[in-house]
Amino acid sequence: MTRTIFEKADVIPLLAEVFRELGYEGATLSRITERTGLSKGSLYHFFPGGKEEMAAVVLDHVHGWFIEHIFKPLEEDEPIAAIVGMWQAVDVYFCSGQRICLVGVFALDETRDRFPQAINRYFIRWIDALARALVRIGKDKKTAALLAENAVLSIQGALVLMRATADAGLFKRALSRLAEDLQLQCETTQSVRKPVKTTTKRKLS
Amino acid sequence: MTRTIFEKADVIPLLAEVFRELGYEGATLSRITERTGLSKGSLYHFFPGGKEEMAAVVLDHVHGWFIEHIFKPLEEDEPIAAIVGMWQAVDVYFCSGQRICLVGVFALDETRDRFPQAINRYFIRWIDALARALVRIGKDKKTAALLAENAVLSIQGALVLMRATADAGLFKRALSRLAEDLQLQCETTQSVRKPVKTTTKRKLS
DNA sequence: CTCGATCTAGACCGATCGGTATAGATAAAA
DNA sequence: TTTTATCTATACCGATCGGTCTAGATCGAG
Repeated sequence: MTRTIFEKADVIPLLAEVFRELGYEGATLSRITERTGLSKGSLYHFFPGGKEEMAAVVLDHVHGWFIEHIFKPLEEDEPIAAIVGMWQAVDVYFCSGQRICLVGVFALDETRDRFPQAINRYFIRWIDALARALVRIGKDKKTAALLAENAVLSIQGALVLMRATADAGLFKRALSRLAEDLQLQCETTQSVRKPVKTTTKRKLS
Repeated sequence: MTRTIFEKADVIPLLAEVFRELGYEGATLSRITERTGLSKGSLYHFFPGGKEEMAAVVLDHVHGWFIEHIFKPLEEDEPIAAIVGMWQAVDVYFCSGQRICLVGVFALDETRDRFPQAINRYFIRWIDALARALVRIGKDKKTAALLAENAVLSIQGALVLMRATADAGLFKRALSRLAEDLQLQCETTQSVRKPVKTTTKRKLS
């Protein structure tokens, strides 16, 4: 009759995985206990606020990871290296598309209304950090903003399509395309090749 | 004490909206009755298979709309006009990003495992139809496939980011960018401007 | 009109929901 | 070892879940 003892720090990634795969509504307490191996007692010990606190803590944890491995480097390190590092980190984090973005999952349905600022800040900071890095390698502000927005958006879309089509190569393909768009090589720290022909924005319809 | 009588055909779009906003798990029967105005009795009259049948019928309905307004035109009509029409139709259908893609919502969480073929065929056909249209306007097969994949993926990603950031202009911006990528103007049926410099695909990491 | 078919409303069902309470097991400090 | 705080397991709670059933309202055919 062995009893497993958990550390809160070890529990959060387990919870993250459950919310990621099932969404907030789909992650019932019984499924959470099943998949994490923690009993309700343990869960409510670590997260007295219940399911909502679990999700909030998980969101914070994800945000923290991105700050450390993606946002800060983009904001503070040498921009080209940071951007190259971003493709690498994103590919690893999302397991080449096998793993979904928790924040994206929450953003899509009305779970968004439970954690609006947590969801918002994640994407805003990502786009912003990337755009500033692009400015620092010489893009004009407008182009940088558009490219950054497009990059983050494409990553999210690639994750959706990966799950939908189960095309294992899709995610890496999307990342490669993005790396080209930003005029950066992926495999080496080779510098800018040719300037982008920035076309003016066009109105639709 | 007036009683409202519904037609099944009118009910499906109401259901679609509920599943879209809440996801499959989030769409409880009580919320469905609230938001559609139909009682449980009516719902089970039209959909004896319950919630799962409702979702399946809704998925078929969405697929049908896309076949009629997007896939068939891409497959059969003059390709440039069809692609221009696609931007227009997509913008209208998704209300410039105010409305989410039901199929995308289902694809992200494990609801995917309930309707795998319905979800798969929707994206596959969209990408395929667009790629073929691109081939017909002179793109080589490989480029066409990549561009098509990128377009569909970006639309999904734009929808995710729209909900996350509530940036009203984001969706239209993404569509404009895509239209440029495909070397097509949106507002008029102006033809191709300049050839794409097709760079070779690069491996990541 | 009558009458059967269609459709709606809502009471009701067992199961499961998120959450609480508590008893006992374990770890760390004395 | 004893004590105390921490942590786990589970029985239990009222509410809500998806789904069933039935009584009656409404419709079209004759």
